[in-house]
Amino acid sequence: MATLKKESAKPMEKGAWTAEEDRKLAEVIEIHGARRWRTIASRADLNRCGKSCRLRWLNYLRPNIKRGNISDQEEDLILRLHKLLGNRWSLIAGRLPGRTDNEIKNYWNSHLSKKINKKGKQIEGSNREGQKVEKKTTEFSSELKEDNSPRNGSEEGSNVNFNVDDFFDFSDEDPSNLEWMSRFLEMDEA
DNA sequence: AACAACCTCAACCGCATCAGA
DNA sequence: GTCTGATGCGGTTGAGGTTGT
Repeated sequence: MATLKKESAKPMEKGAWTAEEDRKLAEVIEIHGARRWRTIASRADLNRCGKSCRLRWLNYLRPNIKRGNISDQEEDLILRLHKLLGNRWSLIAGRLPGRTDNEIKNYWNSHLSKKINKKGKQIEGSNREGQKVEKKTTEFSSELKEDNSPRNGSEEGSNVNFNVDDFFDFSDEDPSNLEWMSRFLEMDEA
């Protein structure tokens, strides 16, 4: 369960985290905050890389994390946001308070992608009208993709000054935002 | 009961970008 | 402007659990 790190003879621990490791990590983060992950790893006396600590904290230990039981409303939101944003899991997760990008990505890969395929096959051939809606959504989506993400090179050739994070700011975690978002997305499909 | 096939999800990996020196 | 370490992201893997035969 351990592998050698290039610059060090000390093997880094890999694989599942133990309760003891979780406790140590949470303790150090409580004191020093969730940044400088390499420092956190060494301060916590964890034989883990900083990346691993960060991931563990973000996906599992962080407070206010909801686990499992994705509601119908949330599922609907994921579907709609994915339609608009594509595989931008962190962006999608940002609109679902308490959910992590990893969880949403997993949920999509194991549940929703199959659902979509199934649905797609049903619709295929019988719903030519749907293409119009799809086209419209795609156009809107491509505008959204000109957002502030550094990944898609939005700096180049974008004439759309649109920031998804600002637009969909749910940072107050108000549940009514979910309803608002659902209504908004319904407008897109209308 | 035994085994295979399938499913789920935590964790890892590689890469891009950011930020500070 | 360049370099380097830190951070963030999406894709992928694999262990463990569940279901089917």
